[in-house]
Amino acid sequence: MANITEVAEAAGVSISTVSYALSGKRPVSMDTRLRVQAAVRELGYSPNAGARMLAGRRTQIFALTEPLRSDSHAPTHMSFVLAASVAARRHDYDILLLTDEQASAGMSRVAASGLVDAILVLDVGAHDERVGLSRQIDTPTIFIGVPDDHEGLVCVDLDFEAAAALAVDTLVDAGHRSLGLIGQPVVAYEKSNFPPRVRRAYEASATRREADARFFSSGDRASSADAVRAAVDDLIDSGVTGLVLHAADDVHLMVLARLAERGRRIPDDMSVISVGTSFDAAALLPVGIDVIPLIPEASCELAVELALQSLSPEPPEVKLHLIAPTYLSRGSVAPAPRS
Amino acid sequence: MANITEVAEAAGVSISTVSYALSGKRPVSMDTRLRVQAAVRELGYSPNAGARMLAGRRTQIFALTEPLRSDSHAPTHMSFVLAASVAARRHDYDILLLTDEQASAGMSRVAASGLVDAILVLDVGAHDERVGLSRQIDTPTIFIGVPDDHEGLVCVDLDFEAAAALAVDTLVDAGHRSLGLIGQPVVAYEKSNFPPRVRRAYEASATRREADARFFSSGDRASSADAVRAAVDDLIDSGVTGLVLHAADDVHLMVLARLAERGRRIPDDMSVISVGTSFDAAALLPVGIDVIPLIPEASCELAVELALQSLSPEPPEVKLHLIAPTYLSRGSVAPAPRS
DNA sequence: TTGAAAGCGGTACCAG
DNA sequence: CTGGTACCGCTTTCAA
Repeated sequence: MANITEVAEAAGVSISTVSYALSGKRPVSMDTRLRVQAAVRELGYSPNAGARMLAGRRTQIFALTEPLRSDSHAPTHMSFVLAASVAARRHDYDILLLTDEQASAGMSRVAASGLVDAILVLDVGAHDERVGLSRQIDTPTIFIGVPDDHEGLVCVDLDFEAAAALAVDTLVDAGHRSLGLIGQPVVAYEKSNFPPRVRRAYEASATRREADARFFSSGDRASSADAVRAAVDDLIDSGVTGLVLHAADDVHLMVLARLAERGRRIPDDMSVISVGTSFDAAALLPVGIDVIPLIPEASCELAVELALQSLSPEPPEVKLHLIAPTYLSRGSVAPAPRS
Repeated sequence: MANITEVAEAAGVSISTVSYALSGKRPVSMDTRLRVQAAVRELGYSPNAGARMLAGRRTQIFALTEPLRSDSHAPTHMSFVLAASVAARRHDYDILLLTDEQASAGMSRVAASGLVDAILVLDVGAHDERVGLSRQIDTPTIFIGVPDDHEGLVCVDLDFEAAAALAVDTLVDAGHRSLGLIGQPVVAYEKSNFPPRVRRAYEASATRREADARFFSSGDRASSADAVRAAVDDLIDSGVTGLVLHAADDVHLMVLARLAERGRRIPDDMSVISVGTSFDAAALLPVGIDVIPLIPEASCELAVELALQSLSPEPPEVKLHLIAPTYLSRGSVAPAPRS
């Protein structure tokens, strides 16, 4: 808890020299630099955060707003929080958490008090009250997810539309004419932003490729096992041979289990692609499934960089940053069986 | 982004009066108080966070360290983060997140820079490196969980030992002489602090009551379904009639499913008590199960209060705060069948 | 290459 | 009940 004055005395220099020696914003002779560094080490000096915030222009803190809705998938959510935290630290920033009611009220609060330099928005809803708020405050705000009304907002996300299209194209190219999508729980299509984006793009792509496209949600929470089983049965019985999954890890397992029970092999009888997969599919799934992953690290790193840019004299020009999908092949897609 | 000087001018008073009118630390006449409040509203004034940290003695920020180990149960973890955040806000505090490597390095950092007033420790391991760290820094630290070596530390947690004992006593009192415990995944017993506390207390209580006690983990992650099924079969075949569960929600469902498959009814053939349950069992489970819940809100609220006390002139004297278990009866315990 | 000093925006003490 | 003002610890401009 030593302060800059004590360091200056110990090093036999003025406090401004200490400041410059540490920040490097002004040339300092090698000799004094070393003396300062020694004093810093000896006293265990660390600049006072409050004083820095006040005197400097930066707080070195980002707010992270996340409603923590009970319907959001906890493990995925945690990956994003972790990724945001790691990305922020890499740029010497800390993360201040705004959950629940605070997700909106807290945004105004931290913006008004100048507690944070920028705000990262997680768990973005299709219609999100934080959209309106972000337009009122002058603290730069980055959305990780794309709300319906994103006019003028800075948004980062996986290009879910392109991902869905890539999955459909891959299956149709392999000769599959009858496709199925097993997606998120019902509520996710009402509250979140990306499930409908995947579904719409899936259906549009199928239409474009003149393929038959069915859709099933993965049920509400309690009955998901039954819903998934019924969906798989329906798909099998209606002759679907190309299956797209956009769902949680346990739903993947249920689908695989049911396919096995019904004697369907992957990829011989059914080609499968998992889209927007946020878990380590390779580690979790007993069978190799082609994956178009959702990579939290990529979104969050980009979001942090955009936040930093927003602080600079020239803010980012591009508002919508969609990350191109990548395709990991694991042998779960085969040519369609002759019919 | 107005500052206190502008508010003072608008209200026609001095800045100190503004400060006191807002903090209430000095009597202010009703008249000027109202004028100040009006000016505050009009200008959208909110005290600058950095200035407050510097001038006042408080930062109004708690750090929350959580390694976010992949083996910790994500939904439970999120409940604790949310509960901590809500409890902190109730006392006008924000939460700064320290994850991963930062969980330890970050602790020193925020302590040294005076960024936070206190540190809350989550996801406590039996042997946790943050224990040693907390003894070196002078920022008050509250552990939510009890590490093996907790000499001199302030810890808050559910009294897991008492909870396990309560479960055993309840079953033995009902006449059950042969008990089983299906617990956490294997790794949890090596890394976390509370699973072994439950297990030890379970076994000690059974010994004390002269009952037979078996134990099963809920497997490692991949094979948990098989492990749980095998455990239930084993318990049934060895004549266990009193079952204690200390596991995640999905394990509960698996256990119930297997009991049903084996034609065992609750409570007629098997009495069941869930210990340290961190989810809403009533909502999730299809059958009513007696529960001794783990209530994140309780632990976190207490932790926040202790943090605040640590800041006051008289720090808390009691170091170990174990929250007494509560028993929610839902009819899953019945007298043991005559043998 | 270095030092002195003016803020940054509050808090809280000292006067009145 | 209210005003003036000395800090809090650092950054940065101005001078040397």
